Amino acid sequence: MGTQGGQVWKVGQLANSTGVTVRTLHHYDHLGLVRPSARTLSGYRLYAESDVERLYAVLALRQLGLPLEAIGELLDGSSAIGPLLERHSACLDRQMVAIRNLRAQLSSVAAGMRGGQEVSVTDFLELIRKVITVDETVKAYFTDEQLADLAERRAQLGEDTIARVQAAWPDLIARVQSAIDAGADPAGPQAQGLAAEWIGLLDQFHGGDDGLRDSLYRMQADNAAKFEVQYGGPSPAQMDFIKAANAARH
Amino acid sequence: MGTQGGQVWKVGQLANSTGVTVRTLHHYDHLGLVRPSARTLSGYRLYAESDVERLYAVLALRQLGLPLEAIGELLDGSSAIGPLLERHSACLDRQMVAIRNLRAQLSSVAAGMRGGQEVSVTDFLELIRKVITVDETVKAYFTDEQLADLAERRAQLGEDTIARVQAAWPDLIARVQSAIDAGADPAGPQAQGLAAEWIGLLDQFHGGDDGLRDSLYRMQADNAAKFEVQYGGPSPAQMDFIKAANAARH
DNA sequence: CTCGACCCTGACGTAACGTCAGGCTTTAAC
DNA sequence: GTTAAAGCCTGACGTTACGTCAGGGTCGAG
Repeated sequence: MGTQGGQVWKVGQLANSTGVTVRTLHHYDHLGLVRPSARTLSGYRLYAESDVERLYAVLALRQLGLPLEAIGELLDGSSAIGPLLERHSACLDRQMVAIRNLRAQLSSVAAGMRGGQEVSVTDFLELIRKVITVDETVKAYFTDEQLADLAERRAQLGEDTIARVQAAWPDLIARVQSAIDAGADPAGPQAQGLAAEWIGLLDQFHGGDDGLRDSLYRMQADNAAKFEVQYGGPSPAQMDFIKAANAARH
Repeated sequence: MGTQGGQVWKVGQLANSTGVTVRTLHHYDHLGLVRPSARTLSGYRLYAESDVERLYAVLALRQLGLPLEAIGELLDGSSAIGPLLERHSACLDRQMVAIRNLRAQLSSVAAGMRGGQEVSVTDFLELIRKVITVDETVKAYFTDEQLADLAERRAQLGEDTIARVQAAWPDLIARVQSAIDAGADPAGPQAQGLAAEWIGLLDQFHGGDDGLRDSLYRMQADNAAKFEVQYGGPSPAQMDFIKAANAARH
């Protein structure tokens, strides 16, 4: 013997020692990604050391989430590394944004369902439509960057905090209305307390970012009637009351 | 005439007015998700109003990223809303984590490539392996929760900041070594400045979280030799110098 | 010689459609 | 009335990275 020597592995051995399945090795062979450099007479795949190295390279690149085709191009040198990574990063970023938005919508829907555990399908659909139309309205008033900031802030605050803030609005609005009905003075302590709460809740939303705050005001101004009827948003009278309270403070 | 009245739509019309493709309607018909309640003699699909409503419901649910099968079960009442949403939320969360981790690994790899625009494939693979083994080492020392915190912090800091911090370490370590070589006094002003920088960089990592800091110390202590040789991490002598400088300050 | 472990190829399934291919129907123009 | 364009039909393949059989050879041990 001594023709060539060198250790070789059969599929099962290689699969075991690398943690992948036999099927995966078949698959990579089929794609031409990792081909055994020899076969036995009966057709068994025989992987040499160079093949194993190539397999490890493929697995490392796969770890980064690269598509197998791109991995093949990389290893064959028919594709540059830098641009590929850049494209992949951009792709991942887009996926992140998409998933985060989905997650935010889901949270909104879930927030609207607190209470009755059993919601009818009809109500549920209505709720989803509301969430979607709100989403679209919001998209029209905020830039992509602002939306990304908002999504990040939401992720940071956590679902619970957001649910609490959302639940706090109707309560606060109701109390503002009571104050108005009772003829409270915008400069008085009750109104000042309400205005402070109001600003606090708003701050949870925009986090001190003036751009966000302005966009929110524009959206609210343009859609006041719709928001009031459909989502229990503040009425113009309530907005005026808060504005007057803020003005009185300065 | 006058048999039943009621408006009906052909596929193309419905597709146009809802923004989906004809193929999608075919697909939903095939799945039994939205079936036209009538057909012409020649086989054309005729969608009645109820069908259109069902289609809108499907599209709304699809917006949430639910799989079509789940949508069908929801609309048929054979599946409850709450648990479904919860499962879907959890699924999205898992995806987020996975993508964020991928993205972090990619950033690490990209950070290791700054400079030479053209990196050889071999070097590149070596780099990826490094990143992966670091990743696995880290995973062994931090809890899942801590890892999630770290990922979030990284996302917040932004790629540039992280790259700057990573680039700052070797520089700082080199200067610490110079100070040691020069026989600097750990209590002296030069050493105090270096220690302050050191703590500042560390703080960029753990953000004041003691749990994170402790885990990091444990990892560094256990793997000091490996880190030093492979990634230019601080040597025990350098760590001691910084420790002495900190001790001198108190 | 046989049995169990291991190997082979080939093919279907996955999610949600996109994209032909080949052929019938309806509609609008001429 | 005819004809061409537009619209509709069904059926089937392709996409991603394999999982999961099915049917059938091969190899080593007893």
